[in-house]
Amino acid sequence: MSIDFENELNEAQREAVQTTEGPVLVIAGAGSGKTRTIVYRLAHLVESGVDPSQILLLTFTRKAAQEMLNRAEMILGRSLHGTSGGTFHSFAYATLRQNAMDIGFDNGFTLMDRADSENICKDVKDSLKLGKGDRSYPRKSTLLDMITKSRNKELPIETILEREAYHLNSYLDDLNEISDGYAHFKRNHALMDYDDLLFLVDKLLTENKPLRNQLQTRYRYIMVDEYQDTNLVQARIVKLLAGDKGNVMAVGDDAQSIYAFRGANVANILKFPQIFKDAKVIRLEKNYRSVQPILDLTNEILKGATIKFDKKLYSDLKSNHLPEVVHPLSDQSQAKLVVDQILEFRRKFSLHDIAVLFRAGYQSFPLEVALTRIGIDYQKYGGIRFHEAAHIKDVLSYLRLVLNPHDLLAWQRALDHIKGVGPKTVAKIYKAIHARDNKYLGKMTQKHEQLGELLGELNKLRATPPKPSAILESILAFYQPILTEKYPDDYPKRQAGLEQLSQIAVNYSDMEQFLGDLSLDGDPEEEKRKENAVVLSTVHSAKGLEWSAVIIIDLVEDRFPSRKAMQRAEDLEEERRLMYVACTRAKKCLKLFVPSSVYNRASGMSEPTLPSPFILELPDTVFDRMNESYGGGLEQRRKRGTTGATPLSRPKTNESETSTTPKTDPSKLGFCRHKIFGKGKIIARIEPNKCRVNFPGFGLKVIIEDYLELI
DNA sequence: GAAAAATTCGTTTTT
DNA sequence: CGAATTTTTC
Repeated sequence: MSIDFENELNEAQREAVQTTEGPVLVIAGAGSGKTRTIVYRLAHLVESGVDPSQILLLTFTRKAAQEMLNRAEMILGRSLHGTSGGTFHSFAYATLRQNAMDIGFDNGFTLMDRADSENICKDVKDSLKLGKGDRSYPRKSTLLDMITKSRNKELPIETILEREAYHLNSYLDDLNEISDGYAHFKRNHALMDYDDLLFLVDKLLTENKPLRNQLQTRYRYIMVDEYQDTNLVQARIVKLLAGDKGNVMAVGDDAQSIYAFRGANVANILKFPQIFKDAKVIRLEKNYRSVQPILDLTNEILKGATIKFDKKLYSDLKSNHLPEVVHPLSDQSQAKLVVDQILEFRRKFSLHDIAVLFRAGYQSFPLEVALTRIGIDYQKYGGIRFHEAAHIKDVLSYLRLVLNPHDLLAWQRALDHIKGVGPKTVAKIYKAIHARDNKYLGKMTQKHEQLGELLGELNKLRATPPKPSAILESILAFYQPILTEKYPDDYPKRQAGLEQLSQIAVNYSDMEQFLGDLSLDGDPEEEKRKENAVVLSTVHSAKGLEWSAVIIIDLVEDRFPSRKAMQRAEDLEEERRLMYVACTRAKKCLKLFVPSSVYNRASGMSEPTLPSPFILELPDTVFDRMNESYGGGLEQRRKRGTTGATPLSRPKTNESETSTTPKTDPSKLGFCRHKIFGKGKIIARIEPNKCRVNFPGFGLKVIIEDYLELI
């Protein structure tokens, strides 16, 4: 059977599929058949006689790689077994494990997750006696943020602080010290974080020429998806694997770059033709996903970008309906209206073809409650990951101790469950175990009988065959009483998670592979789309996916765009691209929800909101507007004859502030900006021309109105 | 002195 | 709702 490339692909796609020799860069607009192109190229390669094991497919998630391989197998009618597919990180993990000796990890290594890394930062900070009693000292997550940002962007911490965290400048020396301490700790305990995987593979391939040659020969064809979201070290790895004029195809869209925050560098995709000489550049511009009215709206979003994209999506798909902007009165009623909307969509689409997207994981909570109440099943992507849940980590810590008795983090976790044992005692026990100080250990096991039980269990486990499922079974029995003790309110739910974990374990025979996959890819079962469940997802996790109907919620200032992104122009631009990615996920229907008030945990009450700038700037020709009436229903708002488009206030730098002030009704409350105190909320109007304003960090102030800029 | 309990604080995005 | 800090208990 031969594949009908003529009819299945358009001209540009066909060219990308059939240019198999030499470097190729595919700039693919949203919905332009990017995945289709990769899938057909895989099929084409294998059909023309390439051994699947000579293909390397690097994608953003393992799920994406798996899906592409499956689809290629379908159209090809044969197995693609042997193809290497996955994320950069999983590829790196596998490569490093096979060559652990070479990089100085003779006894293997343990891959840490984010929480582990943060805890090390904290331990290092404490042991250096830094920040004692300083309430405003950066949180451990902030410390790690700066450290990994510096590594991923390959810039000194000082530069990172200057550019994007000016307020942390006074902690520069501390940060450098902690960063060094963190690196030492990792090396001393054979630990790696996500960044190490990439940097060590880069080092390994650079220094080990035979291995490099071997891999270059093996991977004759390399494809990299989402190239706009790769960072510098990832680009180097591609170059090392491909050689000077390898057959490498990079696919991406500069307008969809949304990972700059973790070091992704758009320059990679823009400079690809210079790095790989004579690269053929192919542009896919026709959109096959969305109806034209949706594209009209997304084109408007790109139009507002400071750095212009020469992109305008067009489609043959027609629709009589415009996207809708819905204004609920509060986030609570937003949840209710979204549920109503889902019920309405369900008459036309199946539930798994409907998605609700949001900026941050917590924003779906009210909706999750509403969905549960009405009995609609949902599947959530983003937010807390399966393997990061406390009970899963508890269980895995025992597993890790079986593998590596030097794993201090695992000891800390495991010993923490013993009553009367805290951090200090853990340190002593850890030391005693490695000094074989049986006297001290004997004393402690007398004092804490649970310690004896734990050590006995570990010995028992080391004696059982090293099959993940067998060991896990024993651990679960041991952990059971701890689970019910530690989580009296919700242990049934957590227990279900643990059972899921043992289900996953059944598929593994190798312990380290099991642990690695778990931290790198999460739960493989979870990845499958549930048949009868509506999808809830962060925009980041929605990348590369599509649904017939898409609802985006919380489109208000401080939520989308995120509050943290309002300070710097670059961040705001990334939020815009994020908005673009979110809207371009929709095939037929797009609904944008802008609640007029949201609950604020800090003040404990509902507070008025400002619509997201990305909504305000849209000309009202590209959408219909619906308001929630006080009776609870929706009513369409009449359009004005005028253009209605308010020019978006530019990134709020000092210079541009004065020029874009829309003079609002002075009797209204809202947000304002002050030269010294920054952004604040107007609590009350006092007398003729003064306001009481609450400035975060400064508290309540009374200010003469003339010194305030209304925003 | 160290661990457990109570309280206060502030919330992006991910491999 | 989870984590850091303060207070209470052992």
